Amino acid sequence: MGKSAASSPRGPTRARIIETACVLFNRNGAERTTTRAIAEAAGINEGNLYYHFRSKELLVLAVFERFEHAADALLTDGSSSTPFDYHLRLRGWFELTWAYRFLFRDVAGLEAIAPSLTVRLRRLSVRLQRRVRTMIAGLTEAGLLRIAPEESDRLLDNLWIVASYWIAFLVAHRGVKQIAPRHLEWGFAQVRSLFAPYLGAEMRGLLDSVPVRDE
Amino acid sequence: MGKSAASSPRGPTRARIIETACVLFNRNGAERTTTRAIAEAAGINEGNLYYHFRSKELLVLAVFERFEHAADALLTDGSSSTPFDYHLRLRGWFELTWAYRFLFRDVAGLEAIAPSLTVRLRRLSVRLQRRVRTMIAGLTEAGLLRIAPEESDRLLDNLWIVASYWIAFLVAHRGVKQIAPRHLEWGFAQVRSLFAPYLGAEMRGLLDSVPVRDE
DNA sequence: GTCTATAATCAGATAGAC
DNA sequence: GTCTATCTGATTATAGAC
Repeated sequence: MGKSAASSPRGPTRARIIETACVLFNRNGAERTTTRAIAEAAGINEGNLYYHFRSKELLVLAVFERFEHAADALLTDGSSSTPFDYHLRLRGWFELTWAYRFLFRDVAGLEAIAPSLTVRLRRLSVRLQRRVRTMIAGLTEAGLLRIAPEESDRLLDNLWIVASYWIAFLVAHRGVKQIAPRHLEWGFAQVRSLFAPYLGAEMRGLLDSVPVRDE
Repeated sequence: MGKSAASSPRGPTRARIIETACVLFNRNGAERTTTRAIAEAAGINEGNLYYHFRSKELLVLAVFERFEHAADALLTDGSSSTPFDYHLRLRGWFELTWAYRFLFRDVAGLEAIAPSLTVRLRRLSVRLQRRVRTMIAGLTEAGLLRIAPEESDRLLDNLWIVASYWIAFLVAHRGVKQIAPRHLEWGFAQVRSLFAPYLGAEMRGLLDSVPVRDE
């Protein structure tokens, strides 16, 4: 009795379809990716694809579930809360939003082809945001972050917006076609600059000491 | 010898098509809005629509041009630069992004159905961002804004991201279906909170004194 | 300018042989 | 599990009468 959306068959083909779909969704958007293209890229026939996923919606949902698990794991896994942990989690989030960037392109459009996504997306969003709120509260209590409670919610939302739509911004306004590691660094720095004005000296020092990874 | 993308016919029908298209684009996204739906909503036949716009791309471009003119007018018109003017212009921008919110849903997807939009969108983006940069520099010189030069660019980009994707955020994460004036206020407050840490006392007082409009 | 066809294409999805 | 063949419906766009 698994928790997955797509019910029946397992095996390597199914996994390959999901992986291929994710790649193509990211490249062209889920709406402009046809089942035909996915099947072809996965090296199977279209009819076969429909054996594994009885509709495109179920396939989209299966891809989403991978993101969901990764996101949950990232933000609940290890409740340790040193500044370094926050740093790593933020980086993990950036890599995740990049790996599943099609989810951040046009949610309304995505929900149009996969209506069952609406509820699950909202639930995930609430879960994650609650967790981040706790993290911010923890930082504040520890005296690492100095921010008024009413400003805290604004910061949280701005944080969320920047951390979610940095890719869309780079694509639309900077003409970036392929995101490279340096773009990840860029988005990362943007989010850090949101925090910067509220950071205590201690926290600032800790963050600056974290080395930039070279991938 | 007009500057518009769509060349030939003028008149009320053409204008009505553009207006109708904009409304439907905003409602369902430009990609999921069919020429049939536009024609029907405009009360004309589909063949007639294709008389006025020889392709869907030209229609998209015509709608974009209205946005472009409004945006240019908003950010170049009246180079006066009192804090109050900045305030009004920011509000104007929020109303504009709302009135043409389909442009901020999925730029890559939009460019897929209207490739000629790519260049014009990027050019507009550069123009606007340059203007905002000047505004920030002006505020800094006037001593109203206190921010280090290297932080200034980060602020500018975050500003741009929040001011562009606040709608997408509300739709995706708050489940907002119809944007009301209070949502405009919300987005407005989000952007102001980006500035807040860098505001001098004088500027802060001026902004707070600007009344909230009740539409 | 506006309409009535209708073409051309392509999407998601199904039936049934292997 | 995988393939071939096919259906159905929708979408952009055109030709030509009024």
